[in-house]
Amino acid sequence: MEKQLKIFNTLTSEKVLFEPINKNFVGMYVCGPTVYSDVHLGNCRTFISFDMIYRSLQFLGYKVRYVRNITDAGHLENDADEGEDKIAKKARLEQLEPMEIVQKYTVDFHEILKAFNNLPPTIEPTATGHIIEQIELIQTIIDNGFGYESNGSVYFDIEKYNKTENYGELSGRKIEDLIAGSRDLDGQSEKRNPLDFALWKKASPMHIMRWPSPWSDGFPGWHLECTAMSTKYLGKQFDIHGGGMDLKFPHHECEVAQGNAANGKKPVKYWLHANMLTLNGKKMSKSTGNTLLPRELFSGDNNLLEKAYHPMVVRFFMMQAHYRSVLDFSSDALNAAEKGFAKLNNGLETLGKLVPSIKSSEDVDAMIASFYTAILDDFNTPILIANLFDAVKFINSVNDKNATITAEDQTKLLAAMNDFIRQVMGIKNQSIAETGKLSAVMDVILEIRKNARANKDFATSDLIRDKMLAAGITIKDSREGTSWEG
RNA sequence: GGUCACGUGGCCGAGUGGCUAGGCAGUGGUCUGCAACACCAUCUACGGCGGUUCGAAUCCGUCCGUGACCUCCA
Repeated sequence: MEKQLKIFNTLTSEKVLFEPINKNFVGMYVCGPTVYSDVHLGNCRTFISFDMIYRSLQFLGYKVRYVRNITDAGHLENDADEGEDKIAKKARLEQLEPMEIVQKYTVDFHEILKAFNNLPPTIEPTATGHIIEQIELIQTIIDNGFGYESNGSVYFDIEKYNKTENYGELSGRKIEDLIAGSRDLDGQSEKRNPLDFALWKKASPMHIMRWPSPWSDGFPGWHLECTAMSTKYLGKQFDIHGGGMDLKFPHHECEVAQGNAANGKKPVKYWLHANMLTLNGKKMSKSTGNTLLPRELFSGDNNLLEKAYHPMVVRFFMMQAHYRSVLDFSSDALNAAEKGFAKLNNGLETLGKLVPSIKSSEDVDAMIASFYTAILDDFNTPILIANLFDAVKFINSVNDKNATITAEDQTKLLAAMNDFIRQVMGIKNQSIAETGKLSAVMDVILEIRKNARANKDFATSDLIRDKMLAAGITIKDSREGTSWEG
């Protein structure tokens, strides 16, 4: 079966056949986090979406180089001269070194994504580790006539660029509209045009993170690192560039312009944008505080939810929506996902235990083909899940003797379902010890033991305590009651 | 204000000219000591108004509503 992958290219707003630049190899760049605060669930959705895409590409036989950056150089707070480096600001507030902040939140980011069972990218470069490349890139852009130095800072000349190229092609904006809609900000005197964006910013005396450059002691502009690092590791042109929808403009638009200005060609063949996770109907956002942190979700320690959810339940919940659709987060939706997830897991378990027949009453090959069809259609995980549930229905029918399956089909289906659930969607079996379920179980056990003790049935109460201890759980009696640690 | 999306049944969420999405919840059965799981059956739908068409939830227009971007943001 020829597997033809179709993906939605946001550059052209069309679903097109995916044809990598080099056959069987895929270069993929995804904008990573700015590590100055806790990664929230909305951030995670994007990274989980692209993890699924990365996994799918690998599953379909592509060799993928997946580059995702860590933005640790800080971005400007705003476009004004007084703009303050976000990381430096936080550092001053917490009395820490900037790199301490970076380290803390980078480690946290990795831990959270690991909990969600994300695979690490093949290269995870940092902005601070590529200052030289960024300075070289700026020089190239200046040499090519698309950048100019002004008072120690360097800006990208959008008007010049737009004479021969099309600034706004990715986000569908017209430069006239942008000019009309641009605000009158103070401190823009250095720029020739309000739309011009910084490639290099001269650091103020207070600014902590700074590097020497031909223009000034300063730091790279917002959009530069991605162009520098994607070019270095994936080449002047590569297959896929991903990121959150909110980065489309201006960040990705600027990347297109920078890459084109530096290398004389459009950097990216396929742009993929993952949609937002909303909370209370609004985008999750650090700046507005409309966020939910993954750890709060895993522990149930927050004001929005009455209970904890396993990371795999959350991942399954996200997979039930298409990556290009807005997904609204709610307790009800998550509860439904949790039950559906259990049903899927039960089905998989049941499949392994079925008693085979000499004939299959359903076309298992067609079932498996439907899994492929879903993923090949722009990574349609909701359809994949629907098709998996159809398989579960069949499995349960066999289990109830209302349908039959051959041993061969049983093996094939089990392998395929495992492939698509574990490898493609990255959903692993939840471990009971990691869920709130263990505490529910312990509550029951402790109640039984309490009753036994009330009845002076110490044989039972001691049996429970000893067996629990053997399993690594310590039961502690106290005046206030009984608690456990495990 | 400009640009672009979206509006599907009680909830979440696919699909996109004719053919059951799926999950959760509900209802009636089967199973069970009682449950849970599972199975069978079943109910609730495509924002409003126009248009194109033999036929539209699906295409076009328009209105209403919501959101994203236009400032750092996944």
